[in-house]
Amino acid sequence: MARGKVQLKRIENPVHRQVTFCKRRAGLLKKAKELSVLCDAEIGVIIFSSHGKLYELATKGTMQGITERYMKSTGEVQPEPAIEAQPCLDAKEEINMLKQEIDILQKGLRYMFGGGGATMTLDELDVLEKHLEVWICNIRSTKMNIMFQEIQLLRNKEGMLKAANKYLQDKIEDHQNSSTTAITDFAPINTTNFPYPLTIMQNEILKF
Amino acid sequence: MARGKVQLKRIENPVHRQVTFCKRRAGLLKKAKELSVLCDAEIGVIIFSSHGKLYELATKGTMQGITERYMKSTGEVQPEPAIEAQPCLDAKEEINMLKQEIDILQKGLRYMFGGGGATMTLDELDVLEKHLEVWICNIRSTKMNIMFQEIQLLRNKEGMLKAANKYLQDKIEDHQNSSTTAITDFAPINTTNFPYPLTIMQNEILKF
DNA sequence: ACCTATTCATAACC
DNA sequence: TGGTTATGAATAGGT
Repeated sequence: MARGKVQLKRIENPVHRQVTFCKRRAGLLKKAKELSVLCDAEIGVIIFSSHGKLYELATKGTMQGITERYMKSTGEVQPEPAIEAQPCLDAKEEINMLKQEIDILQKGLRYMFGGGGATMTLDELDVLEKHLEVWICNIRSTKMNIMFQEIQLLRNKEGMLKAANKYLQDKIEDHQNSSTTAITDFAPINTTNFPYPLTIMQNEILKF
Repeated sequence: MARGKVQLKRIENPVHRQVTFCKRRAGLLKKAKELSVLCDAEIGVIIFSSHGKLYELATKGTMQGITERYMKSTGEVQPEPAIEAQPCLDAKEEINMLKQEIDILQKGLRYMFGGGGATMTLDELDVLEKHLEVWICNIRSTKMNIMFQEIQLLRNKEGMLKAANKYLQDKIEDHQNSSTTAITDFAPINTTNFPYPLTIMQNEILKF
């Protein structure tokens, strides 16, 4: 508008943003008033600043009256069939559930790092506790998966090593048989009498 | 504004009024959009023309959401009319947003606890698990405290009630002794033989 | 908070 | 309605 064309995107500098908000808000409300007077229109404007502060304008009556009139106006054109109604209710419920979960997590964070639990009620603590228990369950499940993968990896390695071992052992035996001088200081590895078991039973994983 | 300063009063010429309404309405909505984008504000504009036709603008969500937020901000209670078809389309988006937020919260928690990224190692999971267990422990402790306070409160009440009861009982006995006609249909309350124990042992709290 | 150069909105006209 | 233009209003950046 003046001394530089404005970019139509969020002003990052907080000071600039605040100043612009003040000025443009005043301008918007003035324009709304003018339109209402000049053209005999009923206008409601609701503005929430980025910090949540409310600014409003209602011409020809109260904001309550305007919103009610709005509901009536939109309500008459909204006889949507019940096909959409059910998933809508489900969606609303899901939204509420998720909002609640966010709220509890946020409160939980404050609880944990703020040091005090004074701001949470007994019910909220109950829900948070259950959330954490589920969370721990998921963590243990993930740990199980990771460890099972490692076990599989180790089993594969074990198989390969055993095969290699067998191959080497056979080779040595062949050498012993074909050679005239016996190799006495070389003990062949006996895989079946290894002090530690090289295989793990499936149910042993449950101990983790 | 142009070619003649405007008078701030109703335009009597219906054609002029209609033209001005169209143009200024577009201007007002444009300004509102700009303010919302530039300053990260949530804005709702409702315009009823002199003939009752509705024009509206809602940034960052639905008009329903803005009016609800408005009601909350002003502390009024909304009677909640049963028009809920429009926000249905936005519901899925909102659900995704909330899910994302939960995910971020959880990642943030993971980051704060374990210092790990999105993919956590076994060790990190171990640390997280232990942190959560401590957290749950703290929660249970807080719950205990809350309940203990409630128990103390109830004990105090119990004491007062017992005292009042005793006082009333004595009064009745006095009345019985001094009166010539015995009151037979009034059974005095015996606090010592009450069917439920009026005191709770300290260790019983552990059952919570 | 005030100023001013500049851009924007729009009244009148077509 | 939709375009054009002269002109008043709004305002970004600076003080």
